[in-house]
Amino acid sequence: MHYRSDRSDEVTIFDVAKEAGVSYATVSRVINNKEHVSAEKRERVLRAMAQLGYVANVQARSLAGGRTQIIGLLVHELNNDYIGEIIKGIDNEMAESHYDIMLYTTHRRKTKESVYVTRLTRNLVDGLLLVLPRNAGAYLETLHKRRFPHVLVDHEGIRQGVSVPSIVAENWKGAYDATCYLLQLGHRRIGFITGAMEMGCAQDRLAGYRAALLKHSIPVIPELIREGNFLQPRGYSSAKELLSLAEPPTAIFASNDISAFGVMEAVRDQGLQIPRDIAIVGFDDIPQATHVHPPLTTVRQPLEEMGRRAAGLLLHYIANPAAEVECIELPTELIIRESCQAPRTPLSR
Amino acid sequence: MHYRSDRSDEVTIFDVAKEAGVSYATVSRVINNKEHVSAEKRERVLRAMAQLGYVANVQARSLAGGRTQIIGLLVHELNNDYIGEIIKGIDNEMAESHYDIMLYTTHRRKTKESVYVTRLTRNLVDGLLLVLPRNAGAYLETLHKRRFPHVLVDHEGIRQGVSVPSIVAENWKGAYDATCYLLQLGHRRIGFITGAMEMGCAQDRLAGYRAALLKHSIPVIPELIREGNFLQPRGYSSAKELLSLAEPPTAIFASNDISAFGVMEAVRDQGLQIPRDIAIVGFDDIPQATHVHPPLTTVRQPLEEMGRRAAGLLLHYIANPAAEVECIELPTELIIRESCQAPRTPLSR
DNA sequence: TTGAAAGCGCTAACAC
DNA sequence: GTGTTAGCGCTTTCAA
Repeated sequence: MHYRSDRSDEVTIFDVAKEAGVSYATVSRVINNKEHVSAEKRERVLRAMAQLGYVANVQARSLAGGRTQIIGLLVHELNNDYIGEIIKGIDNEMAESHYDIMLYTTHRRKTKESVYVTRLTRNLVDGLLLVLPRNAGAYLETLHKRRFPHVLVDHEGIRQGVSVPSIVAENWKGAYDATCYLLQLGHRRIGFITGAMEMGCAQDRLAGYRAALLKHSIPVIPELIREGNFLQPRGYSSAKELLSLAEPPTAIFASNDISAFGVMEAVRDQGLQIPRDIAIVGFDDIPQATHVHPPLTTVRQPLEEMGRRAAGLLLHYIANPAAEVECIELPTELIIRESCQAPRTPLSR
Repeated sequence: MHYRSDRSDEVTIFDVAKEAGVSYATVSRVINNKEHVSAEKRERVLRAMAQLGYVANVQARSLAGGRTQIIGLLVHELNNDYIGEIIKGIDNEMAESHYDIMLYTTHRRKTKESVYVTRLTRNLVDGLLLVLPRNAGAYLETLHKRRFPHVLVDHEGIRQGVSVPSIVAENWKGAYDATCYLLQLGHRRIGFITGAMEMGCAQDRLAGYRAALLKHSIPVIPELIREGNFLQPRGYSSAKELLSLAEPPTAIFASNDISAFGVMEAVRDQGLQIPRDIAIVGFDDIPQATHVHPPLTTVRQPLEEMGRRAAGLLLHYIANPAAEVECIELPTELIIRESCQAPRTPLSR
């Protein structure tokens, strides 16, 4: 005693079953690639599906206990190349696996993060990708306990000493390398503009900068370190501050490219030339870094790959929930372009 | 084998009903803000919901004929400010109405567009927002016939002579104004780099440029017009071509800011100075336009507002499917910054 | 290998 | 004003 959808012209598995002359359970089996269907019936069902243009109803499937084939993606904002590149990677990987993406932008509001996570895990999505979460502590425990598949991107995978599935880049090493490079060029007073310090990646970059100085026995001078927030205006103002110091730095290392653009702006406003008067290094290597003038020397994070790997890992967890927690760290690489040269007046040691 | 998040602890309307001591139909009424519930019971239900931490199951609601509170959003790519600003607007509006966004990036593949549209309209989303569609003809008819709420963004709202719900900017007028501005500065040879010509907005901008020249009785010279694609490398190469002309232009008008950045790059590579040697105008006014050097004179499209209005219109259609088709055109505005000045050697007429 | 039938959580028509 | 009940389209036992 089954009823037809009076909804509209939507074709359901009933229609397919009727067309193929089988029960709708058999159709379900075929759809889900299950065993126990004779080759002949499978063939008939497939043909009927194609003929009728059957498209599965995601919510029905989900309700009945299946997968939604949707993953949730949480990000801050969308208006920059950084996030764009990561999403491109995620998107590529997901598209291949026929997964759809549900997008949530928190606009840097921490509370939104947890609200969204609650909503999403209500069987709306099969898994969760969190890019640069800022409030992860609030829900990581829950996700873990419910065995809800999730992967963090660009956030060190530690929750109270326990490791959390995550993809990061070698932030510490990248900053260390870049600082060494400036040091080797002969710079001794190197200004540093941090990222948003509540994020692990910002802390790691600062640590890398410090470590490189110490390694070369150069003192870490507090006034040369300015707290930033990864945004261009702050890069601009921080650079202005650094430049107006009694003894200004001969090089500035910004914690991301966007900030570095702000630095470049400030430097030019002062009538100084890059790299003649001051060397500048960024971090990320967003596409834009090639296009500014002069092209920016920066630390490349493999953003697209980070997205891809994160998506791949998530898919892995969805398929295999008992899989071990993995924290993958991808290598960074110093990309030397034209924004740095040796300081004009070589400083004594 | 099959993994499902543990559903046993999920609280349903049954749990709420039991807790509040009412039938679950009453709970449903409260949730959906329906009439015919006594204030007292409503209060009890609300309290129970809060206490139990009830979160609606979207798929169940959708299956039963309700709304999903999700809209589909189709875009090309995410890695640029243009789309970022539009999405910001959409996102703000949707968040206020408690709508979620399902994101689809076509990566400029036309076929993906129609595939996604089919999938989405399968009751997964309540409505569809299409940003800069390139293959709209393939499904607009269907959407219209099924009365499926949809709004196009930045795409002229015409489908075979029939108007389609849409939000656009005054592309023609913007280009016309900018060209007039260059003309008034004294420029006579104005290079033009088009956008991707299969898009209406690109055509309109070219038409605006042409109209302004004609209006001032300046001949339209084909060799000064180069076909672009809205991307930076093409802006660069087109500008190179223009600059190597026997008689190069004294100003270049690019169909979007990103292309204009490419032009700036090319100009500098030639050892020319902006605006002394050549004037440059862009289109869009993405945030980045303020930050390049010199700051770019450009035509502002109210991107964030376009997103907001599109979202608002879509919500309107969802709430009121019989509403009339609206094609909203938002004003553009010439933003004069520092990338233009009068040509150095005034040309004779 | 196949089919029948029981829900999944919810909305809405209909009864009381 | 409130409760009862029949599906929505599908996955998944459980028999046959």
